[in-house]
Amino acid sequence: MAAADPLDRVFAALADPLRRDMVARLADGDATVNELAAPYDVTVQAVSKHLMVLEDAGLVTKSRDAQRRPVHLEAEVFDLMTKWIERYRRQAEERYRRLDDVLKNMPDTPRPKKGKERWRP
Amino acid sequence: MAAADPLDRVFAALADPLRRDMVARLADGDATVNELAAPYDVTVQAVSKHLMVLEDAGLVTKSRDAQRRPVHLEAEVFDLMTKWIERYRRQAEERYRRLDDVLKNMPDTPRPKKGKERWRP
DNA sequence: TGTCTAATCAACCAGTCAGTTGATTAGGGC
DNA sequence: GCCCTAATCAACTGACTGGTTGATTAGACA
Repeated sequence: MAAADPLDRVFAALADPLRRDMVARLADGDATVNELAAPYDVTVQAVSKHLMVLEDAGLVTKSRDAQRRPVHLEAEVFDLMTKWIERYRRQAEERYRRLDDVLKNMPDTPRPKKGKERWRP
Repeated sequence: MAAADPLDRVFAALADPLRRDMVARLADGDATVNELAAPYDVTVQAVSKHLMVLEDAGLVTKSRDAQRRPVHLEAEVFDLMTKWIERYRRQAEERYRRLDDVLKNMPDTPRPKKGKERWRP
């Protein structure tokens, strides 16, 4: 699997409702894998897999306490997302504001330029 | 197909780097499907599919201009995400702050230990 | 009328993902 | 030593996803 952008992993991790629910519960405090799995109608192995996804995204970390592996929420990674989101939201809003100004003063609007350089995913 | 939580769709839509790039470009201004597809090394059909994902998530809308279908970024949906994120981040930080206070007032208590990073290559 | 362009629809393929069952590692408690 | 619990590893399955090619719809224009 190609080394994905950290943003890929964070967004993908939170695209699953069960994983979002786990994050929501972990915001209340650390929990073990079995504790996390208890409310759900899936096996503990499935929950363990979900936790790995969250861990790879940097959203949680696991420590060690004997056989238990308490899971801890790492809230800082949220900043990655909010920064990305806020950037483009602000940019879009700024553009609307300017567009409004232009429309207020001119009957004719110029076309936005289009991108030209190639881009590989 | 079951109607997924709007948050499912928004997070999933932004988990793809090509779709994020399209959103970034649309923040600069509306564009047609062909304009959006131009820089990428995929067919226009593939880009059309990506746009459907963004549309289902409520991130973009399409209007009509003859055969062209200009795509427009709908920035409001971002609020859904930021609200969710901010809620749990603040909750986690609040909990951390209280834990710090407790630990500060207890004599001879060890600092909370951090788990080891587990970034898979 | 044709013809060209923009975009979507349809069918298909390979890879990934969420879930399962079963086996295995690792650490108490006795 | 033995047993129990916590968690992961391994292999498999069905469903979804991102991509392709080819056909089709819809509008502009000579």
